Amino acid sequence: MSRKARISTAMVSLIGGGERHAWTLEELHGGLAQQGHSTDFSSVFRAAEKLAADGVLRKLLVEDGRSRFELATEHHDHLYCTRCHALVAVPCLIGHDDFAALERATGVTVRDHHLILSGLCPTCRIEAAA
Amino acid sequence: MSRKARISTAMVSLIGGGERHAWTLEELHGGLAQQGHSTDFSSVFRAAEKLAADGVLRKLLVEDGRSRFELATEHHDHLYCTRCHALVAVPCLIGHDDFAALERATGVTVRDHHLILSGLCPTCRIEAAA
DNA sequence: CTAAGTGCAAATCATTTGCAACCAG
DNA sequence: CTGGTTGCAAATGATTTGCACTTAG
Repeated sequence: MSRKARISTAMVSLIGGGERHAWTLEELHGGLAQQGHSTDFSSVFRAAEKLAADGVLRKLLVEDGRSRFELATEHHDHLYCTRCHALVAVPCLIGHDDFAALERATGVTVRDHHLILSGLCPTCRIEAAA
Repeated sequence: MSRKARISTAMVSLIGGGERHAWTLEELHGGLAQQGHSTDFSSVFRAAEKLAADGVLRKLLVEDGRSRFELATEHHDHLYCTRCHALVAVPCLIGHDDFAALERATGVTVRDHHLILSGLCPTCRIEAAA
């Protein structure tokens, strides 16, 4: 493809690597550096935004103020662990039926939804109990 | 109470006035100014944060990056109108049963949730159809 | 060549904090 | 007096943008 791998490519494989579910720009920047792709923060930012615009990644806003990027696979929701600050994927709890009912009841039109639960991830739940 | 009404007081009545459901700091700052309470932005910020900490207001994070404050009444969820950027209240779609099932299925502990739908508010839905 | 991708530096945006003055109790 | 509020200015933190330089196609 290219002598110098494009950031986007390395980024997608990094995110898809499974080490983490959703990445902040800072984590992506650091992760790429560890793989030898030393890059500028703004390049990481632009690549991530572009991938999100192209539908490859999905950008998530979390309560700690940092956006995170995940692969745009099938829809699922997230749980923000207030103990380790990880964002873990959880199956979606609401569906079209719920939205349809809501639309009829309120007059709004629902296009999308972002549900973020907060609590403890499985690991922290166990550690917190100890 | 006081010769010079405290910002907090004016702020709560402004938010409770119903002109808008959830207010950004900027909107609060402007709204207070229109009511004759010309104040500094940082004072608005501090008053809102304190009210939120005291449980009078609830702070919401929205996808446009600005936090909003609403009265901390019974729980409900929100719809962010992508056309007029208002945040409107909608009844909550998920309950304890859903969380309990999720906890059993995934091992997480759910403490809270933030659901933000995006789409069109009733007004924009009608205007967009025209 | 031409558009897309990069690096570096500087600008934005929305808060957030430090500090001295002020006000109610 | 004493602690909570306020105004003003300056600091943050995360993201965004301008611009010149490369590189892929």
